[in-house]
Amino acid sequence: MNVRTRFAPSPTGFMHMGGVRTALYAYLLAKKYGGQFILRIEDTDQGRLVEGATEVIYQTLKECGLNWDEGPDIGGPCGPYIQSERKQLYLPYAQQLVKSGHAYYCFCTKEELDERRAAAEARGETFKYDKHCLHLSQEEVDRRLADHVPYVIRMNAPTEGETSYHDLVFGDISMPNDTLDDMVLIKADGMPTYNFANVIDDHLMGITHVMRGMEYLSSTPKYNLLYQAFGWEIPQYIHLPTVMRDAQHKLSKRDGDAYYSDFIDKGYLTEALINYLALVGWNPGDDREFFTLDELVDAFDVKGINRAPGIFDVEKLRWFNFEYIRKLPFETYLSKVTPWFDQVLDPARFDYRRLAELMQDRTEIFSEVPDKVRFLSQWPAFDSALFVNKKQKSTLESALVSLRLVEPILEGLSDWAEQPIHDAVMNAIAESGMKNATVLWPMRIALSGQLATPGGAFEIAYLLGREESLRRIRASIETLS
RNA sequence: GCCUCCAUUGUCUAGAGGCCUAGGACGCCGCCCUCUCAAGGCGGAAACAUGGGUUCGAAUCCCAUUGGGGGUGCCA
Repeated sequence: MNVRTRFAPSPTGFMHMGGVRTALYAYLLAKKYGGQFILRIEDTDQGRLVEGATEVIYQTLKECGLNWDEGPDIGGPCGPYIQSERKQLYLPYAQQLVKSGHAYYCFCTKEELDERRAAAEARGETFKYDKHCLHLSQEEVDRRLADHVPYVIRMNAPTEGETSYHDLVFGDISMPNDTLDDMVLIKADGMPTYNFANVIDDHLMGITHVMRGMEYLSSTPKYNLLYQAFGWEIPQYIHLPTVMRDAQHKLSKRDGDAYYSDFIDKGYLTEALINYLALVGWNPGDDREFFTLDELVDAFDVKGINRAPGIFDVEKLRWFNFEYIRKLPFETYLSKVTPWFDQVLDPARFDYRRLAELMQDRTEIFSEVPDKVRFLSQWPAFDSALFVNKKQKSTLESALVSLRLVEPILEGLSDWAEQPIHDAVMNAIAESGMKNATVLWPMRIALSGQLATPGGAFEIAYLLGREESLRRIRASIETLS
């Protein structure tokens, strides 16, 4: 069987991580079976359109490697792939349903409905449209239509019995029909609702597997009624558990970390994002954790999708990102980290290559790089207490002795490179009879002004250069004297 | 309120009646290595929501309770 899936976002803003995951799974399923992954833009809500949002969708999907086989920009046999461009196509289908008695014209205004809805809520009841307009005589309907009275077309849902369906993730779901509202199919502005356009387009585009968030779980029976009214084959349903921020909240824009672009801006790698996202709500059935997109295609199986909502764990994402950064070819890492170095360092003054070598194993997310290397250009003010370290047998007194030992050595060095610095200092330490750590600890502290540094005393001395290294050591000697 | 879905360590999860004194990963803690922090090596704490059933036997099946999610729009 040919598998056709689609990602059908609304262009209402940035790409939400939950959306990226939905797109990912839809892509994986299609590719797993050699089928097609289709991109369809659902812009039926005129009021919510955001300029540029469609481009963001294209851009994000491309960056993630989720290349679509058919879509608005590249076309395909079922176009157009933007619903607003298909507008005139939906009405005839709705009219067909009116003819067959599965739908009807409704002239009730939004205002009076809102009022009745509010009243029902006040009474603690669930509002349900009372099918008032279903009982209008044919003559009355024709008259109002002829008079151009604004109308919508509603589905005529059954009121008794129950409708059930099978979901590949959640199993059998059934809903009492009396909870089904007569949903609007065609809006007063002539646009179809999501509910209607989705069914029509999925059918027309030959979608075999409908993948979407589980918020659609309870409205799916209504879609099935539509398929049945048309006599169309119902697609396979794959509803996905929600991606959560914590146990009670969805990942949301307010947290500032719901959008794909938020993470990219912070310095997360797309590959790490995709790898991690795949694992929120799905597992390969074994202990593997690292997957390229192609490997995901191989491993993907609907059976591995979970039912419970999953919390998006930034800590684990950090770890994935860290692992991916470590595995980056050095040149790639260097080019990616350079702009972050540039934020706090003067490229002319520092050996970026050497610094990058030291930093690659210490970078979890790129946005944290500036704070880790800033000390190279700005010697931080620090407490002399940092010189004291029991384990390294370093005291304020020994630190002073050590720095006085090191200072002339560095000053006299003819070749300012790591190895000569290392050899000269180690020789001096050996001659002095002091413990390595007792000298190197204060040297590193004096050079960096901080406890944790990317690299040891020799590396930092090298990066800083002779002049700056001596300046910092002399200043420290003065402070300690 | 009504409808509906879900429920294993802090988090992602393995587990489809005996293989479970519940496995892996992140995080956390300790030790080793070490001029720091990491990395690396070794070890540790940490879970089957509760109560009833069914069964020789339940994390696994059923029911209830509790908790949480979703729906209840001329939004998607």
